[in-house]
Amino acid sequence: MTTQPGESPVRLAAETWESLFRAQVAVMRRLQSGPAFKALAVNEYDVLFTLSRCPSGWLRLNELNDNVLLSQSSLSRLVERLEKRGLVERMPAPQDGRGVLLKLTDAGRDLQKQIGREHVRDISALMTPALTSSEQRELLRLTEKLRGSVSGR
Amino acid sequence: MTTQPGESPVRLAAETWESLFRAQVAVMRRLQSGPAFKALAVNEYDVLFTLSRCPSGWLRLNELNDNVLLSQSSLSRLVERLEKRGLVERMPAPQDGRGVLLKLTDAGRDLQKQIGREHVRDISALMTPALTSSEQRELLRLTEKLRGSVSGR
DNA sequence: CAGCGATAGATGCAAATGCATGTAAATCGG
DNA sequence: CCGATTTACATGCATTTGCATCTATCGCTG
Repeated sequence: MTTQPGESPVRLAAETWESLFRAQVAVMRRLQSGPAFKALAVNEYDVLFTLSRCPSGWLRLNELNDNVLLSQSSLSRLVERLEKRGLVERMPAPQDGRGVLLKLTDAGRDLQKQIGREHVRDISALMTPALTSSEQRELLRLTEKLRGSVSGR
Repeated sequence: MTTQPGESPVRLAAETWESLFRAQVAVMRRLQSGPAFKALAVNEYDVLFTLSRCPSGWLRLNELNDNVLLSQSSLSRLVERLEKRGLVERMPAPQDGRGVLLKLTDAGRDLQKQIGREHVRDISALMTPALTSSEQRELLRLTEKLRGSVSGR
């Protein structure tokens, strides 16, 4: 690196983003190579996970799409695959004839929990030796703030 | 959310990772929808970028693969496409008959610079309103530390 | 230095992805 | 309330991706 971080605001922003991105790549690479994702791709698990966190149990397809880094059409087909495997259930949205609601089936919930347990252990095994608790809390705070600012337009 | 962050080390780690991941998704979604990536996919740009940062100019394919979230075979074909477009050049590695060295062509360097300028502006436009300079520096520090710990085995 | 496992990269092939577009329903403007 | 625009999701199709496997070379061990 021929420059010092913080030299200019623009450069600092770029370096911060690159570092965040590379860290995500490094962690994700480890996670997805683990045995937890033999049964299900990461994106597929992510959909099950998001559904499992949904208070009402039902979630609109377009809301799901905000969470996942996939095009609308890819998500549509991913959900189609999950449905074929009996992991999620579709239902036309009651208030909006265009929309589709999704929820986990019992099998979907079971599989999410099973993978989730292993996944959380893997995450912990990577994060705990890397950062102290207070560093993790700070990282959590900063990434939440970033996400809020970016996706909240 | 039915739980408080920091309740347990394992949960804190999981929430921190999820927040980091979602922030990355949110930022990436914005970046890749910008006009900077009409000519080139993000992963393709990333390869050009990494090559542009390489001191010697030449980089081994397997070293490149550590930076990018792609399988070895996908990277192999991605590079093949870049070569066909005249953006990178291949050369057999001198010390290792199995290896391949890569470098940017002039056209590749020009395209990287052009996209890079726009890309950096986009990043700055997202990061600057989201986090103060010192927050960005802290985020940079934490993600570097995380990456170092995770990829350094 | 002969044999053997490990590593770097390429390739066949099936699956996943994105773009463009299609269909249908909602919303808006007059 | 009607036509035009927008939004939600699905689908055809070409491209990209990953898994398994193949080839070639490297490094090690006897």
